[in-house]
Amino acid sequence: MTARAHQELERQIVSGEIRGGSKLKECELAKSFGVSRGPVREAFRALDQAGLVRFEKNRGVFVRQVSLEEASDIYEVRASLEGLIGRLAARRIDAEQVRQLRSLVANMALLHASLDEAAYFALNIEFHALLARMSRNAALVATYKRTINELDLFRRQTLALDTSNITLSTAEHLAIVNAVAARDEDLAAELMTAHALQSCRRLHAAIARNGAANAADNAA
Amino acid sequence: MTARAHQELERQIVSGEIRGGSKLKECELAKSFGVSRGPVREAFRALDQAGLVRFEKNRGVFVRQVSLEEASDIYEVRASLEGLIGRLAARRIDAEQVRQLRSLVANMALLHASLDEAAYFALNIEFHALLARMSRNAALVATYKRTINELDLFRRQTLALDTSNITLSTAEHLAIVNAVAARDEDLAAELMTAHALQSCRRLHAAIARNGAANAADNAA
DNA sequence: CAAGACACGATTGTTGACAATGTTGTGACC
DNA sequence: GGTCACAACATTGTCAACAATCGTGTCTTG
Repeated sequence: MTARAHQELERQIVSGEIRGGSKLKECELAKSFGVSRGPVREAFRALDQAGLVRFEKNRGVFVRQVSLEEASDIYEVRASLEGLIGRLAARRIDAEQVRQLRSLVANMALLHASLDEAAYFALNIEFHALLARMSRNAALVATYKRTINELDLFRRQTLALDTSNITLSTAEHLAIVNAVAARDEDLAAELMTAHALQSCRRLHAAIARNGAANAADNAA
Repeated sequence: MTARAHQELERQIVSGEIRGGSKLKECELAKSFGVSRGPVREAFRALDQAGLVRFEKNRGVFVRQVSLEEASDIYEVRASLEGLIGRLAARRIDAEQVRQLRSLVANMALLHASLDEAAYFALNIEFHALLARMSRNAALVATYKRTINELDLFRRQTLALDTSNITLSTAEHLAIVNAVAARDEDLAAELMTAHALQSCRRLHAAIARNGAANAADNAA
């Protein structure tokens, strides 16, 4: 039951259904989940450790706000992890998985052509999650997931500012798949790291372009 | 109060006062901390998310056992993080911090000469923690700490198998400090990654040498 | 004598209630 | 009219008790 509350809260927070900075009231959530406050509090502790909420003593829990500076820091960690994912995936991928990746990238190209941004983003997440699993390193997958979750905290808060830059990404994705399929560990690692850093740069650029609107959005 | 229980339990687990695989009884710990079961359960959830304990439904919580394979996986993640730490430390270190590092390495050399292994290990941990802080990246420090904690779970379980190999480490530490002090990001990153992978290899070698004793130790 | 069923004890999961702390609205005073 | 103090409310932190589940020891039976 605690687990249920945990995963449902995590989903709501990462998906952005609950805005960053919101106060989470134990009573309210307990009632909404049909359980007591105990399990909710336990879920809070787990989410706190995961970096999704923060405790303030005797004041309550709030969904974490990540500043642009923090997001940049997290991106640096992500870039490093992506590099390792690329390296290990290139080392351990098999033919069937190569087909999976190519199929995924092909579908992404279609969605990109039809300008279906939401679906494209979903597949983009799936693409990276799939590569992470292909690393066949459970510790890496877990660490990566935590990092992505924290980044989503920032991304949801800035809404879909960077949707206009997906063109560059598709080319990068294709290059990554090729490197992984060719078992070129060094190249795959380098491309993955560069891809993450490029994402971070796109984010900065989008915010610089749209900073005022974003700031107003945060205040609301 | 939950926080107190959390950090005390974390200390006991990471330090090895509680053996890997041990069952943690809520009642017992609550009594020993002078609190109720609620805060203890909350601390459990946090430790579970941190990877230090695992829940088994309706059976209790156990301090996590990490196999050699899992430890190797974690070491791969650590190596990647250490690489980033080296790169960022080289980028952001100042003169005072260089002095700190050099002083630390000098003290380690002294302890190494006097064969004080326990004190040497403590400084070794401090050395890496200091470098992590010098990266000035909070997300990286947090991720690194989690990773080290999980590795300590394995290290404590195999006791001090690898104490005999510290000779090589000191040379590596010196090279790292030199690279960081010279602001050579690429070299610092490479040396840090190699240092971590080397540690992993030393661990494997020590276990291969002492496998029987270790297996017996685990059974006990 | 071995194997399975049953009941007992122990421990976890959950709940509701109590105490402590922070917040907010109101009123008095300068 | 503005500001400070106080009180009522709301929410969190903690606790002890209840229900559910699991492990264990014993007893019966083939």
